[in-house]
Amino acid sequence: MPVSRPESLGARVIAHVDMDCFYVQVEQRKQPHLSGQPTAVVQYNSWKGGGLIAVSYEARKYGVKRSMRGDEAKQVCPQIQLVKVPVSRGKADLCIYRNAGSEVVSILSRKGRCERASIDEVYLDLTDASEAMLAETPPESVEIIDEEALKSHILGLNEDGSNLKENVREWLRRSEADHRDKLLACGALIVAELRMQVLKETEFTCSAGIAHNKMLAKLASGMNKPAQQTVVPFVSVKGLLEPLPIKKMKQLGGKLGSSLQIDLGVNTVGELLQFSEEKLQERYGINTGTWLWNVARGICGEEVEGRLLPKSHGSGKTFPGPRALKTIASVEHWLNELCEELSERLHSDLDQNKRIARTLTLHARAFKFSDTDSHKKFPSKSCPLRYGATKIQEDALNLFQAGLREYLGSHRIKTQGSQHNGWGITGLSVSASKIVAIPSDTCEAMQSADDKDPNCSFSNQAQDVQEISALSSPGFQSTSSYSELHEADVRKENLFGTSTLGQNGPRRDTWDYKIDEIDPSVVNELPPEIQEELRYLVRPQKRANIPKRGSSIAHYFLPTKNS
DNA sequence: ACGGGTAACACC
DNA sequence: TGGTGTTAC
Repeated sequence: MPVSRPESLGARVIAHVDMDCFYVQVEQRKQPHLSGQPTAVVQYNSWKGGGLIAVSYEARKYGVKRSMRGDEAKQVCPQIQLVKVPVSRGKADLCIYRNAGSEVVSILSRKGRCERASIDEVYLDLTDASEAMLAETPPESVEIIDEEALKSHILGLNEDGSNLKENVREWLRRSEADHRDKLLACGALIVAELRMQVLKETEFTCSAGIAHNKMLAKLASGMNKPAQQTVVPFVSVKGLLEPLPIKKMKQLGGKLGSSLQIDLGVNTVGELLQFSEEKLQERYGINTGTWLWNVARGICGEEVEGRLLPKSHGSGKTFPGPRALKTIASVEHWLNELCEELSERLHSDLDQNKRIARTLTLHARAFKFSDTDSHKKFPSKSCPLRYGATKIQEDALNLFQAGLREYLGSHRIKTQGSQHNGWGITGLSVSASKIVAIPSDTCEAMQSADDKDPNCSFSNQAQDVQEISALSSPGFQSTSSYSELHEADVRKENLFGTSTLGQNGPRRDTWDYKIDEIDPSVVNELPPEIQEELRYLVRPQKRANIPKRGSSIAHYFLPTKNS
């Protein structure tokens, strides 16, 4: 049977939950006398008071900012409490924050699909829970609405009136509302409840955004902090994005955003609307171009992944300027420390989550003061990962040496008559990736295996790393501007970037097929407003090998057979 | 060349 | 692939 409008079929309810100055909260829970005080978490206290990595909201009032020095913070806020990040093996150890993050994830994952986006952020897909609530106990039928939910900010709702809570209550409960709004209202109630549970069970506060997709939810979660939540009704999207500085959008805070400003003269998301998809693709490539076109319209088909654990583990340290490592022995020492930490975390992951990592990668930053190419990057190297701290240390050192040979090229090694090598290492890190679940019955055998056990089945994954040769990779020019960097890419993509559609498609106001069967080229022919609504609302369809960003609108649909 | 230490991801 | 660059917190 034909439907006259798509209704809200396909509308999702997505939340982004963001912990407030998370590291500070973790420290305040540990030392309650710090609660309510201007506080910051700082690492490496020795030099200029260390670098701030988290700042409490009390301290922000004084103008204290992340990435200030401890000393600077003291200047603008003399009474600030500076708490040091724990140090072990001579480096910052973030494990207490990771563990605290896990506590939060385990609570936030109760009501729907949950994606750990970082140590202190998650996305939730609350569509099913919201639909269920709407069917069983819709807000309009509920007498008492959570105090927390009543404190929601509803974008587009008159926030200047005197009776804020009553307005919100009315918005949450109104029965004449658009179906999409009702879903978001349910989402807001669920998120308020979740946030209260987080507070009760962990003592941590968080902020959240509730919207129809990840992009908007993320944007909203940052709009009212700390300890508040913000809802983005469908009709408010345009008004929200139009005046929004382009740099505020996730992914546009860096070079791409600058390129939009400088090369296209676009300063707000609204100004981006003037550029056709083709034009954006021409300049930024087919994927990024389409993604930008969608960003301008608040369209984002990205799914919430359903992943509670990190995809990789890493341990690293910088050795700035004068502290650069100049001998293999010192590099070996620090690699051993880093690998020990990594190994410990891998064993915890195995223990707690029954997962193993398959790839070990070494990254380094280096300088050399010989002659020309002193800007060359130290190449990353990877190899199969063998479990056991000493094995990882051994492999990491081999990877480093392979990288160093390549970095130095077939040049001479020493500056003559000098005590140094001609090179220095300013950063080292090791990481473990390609993490996969293992069958539970193979776990126990593994857990008892250790370094010394040559028969440990997990210890022999690697081929002989000595054989890693310095084949690979063409040097890379250093980057200054975004367009420069991607010039080659863009040209190539243009060869394939033929964009869609002829002129005379069907144009109609009713459809007699289901939304997820619509052919993308048909959508392109519909009236513009309807197009946007459709694209916005339709649930993304799963397909393999699609870049996260989505290379074309077609990816949000399943193509139909005959078209 | 102190914005640290980690992460995820796009692209070749 | 593995390796490099970008972005974010």
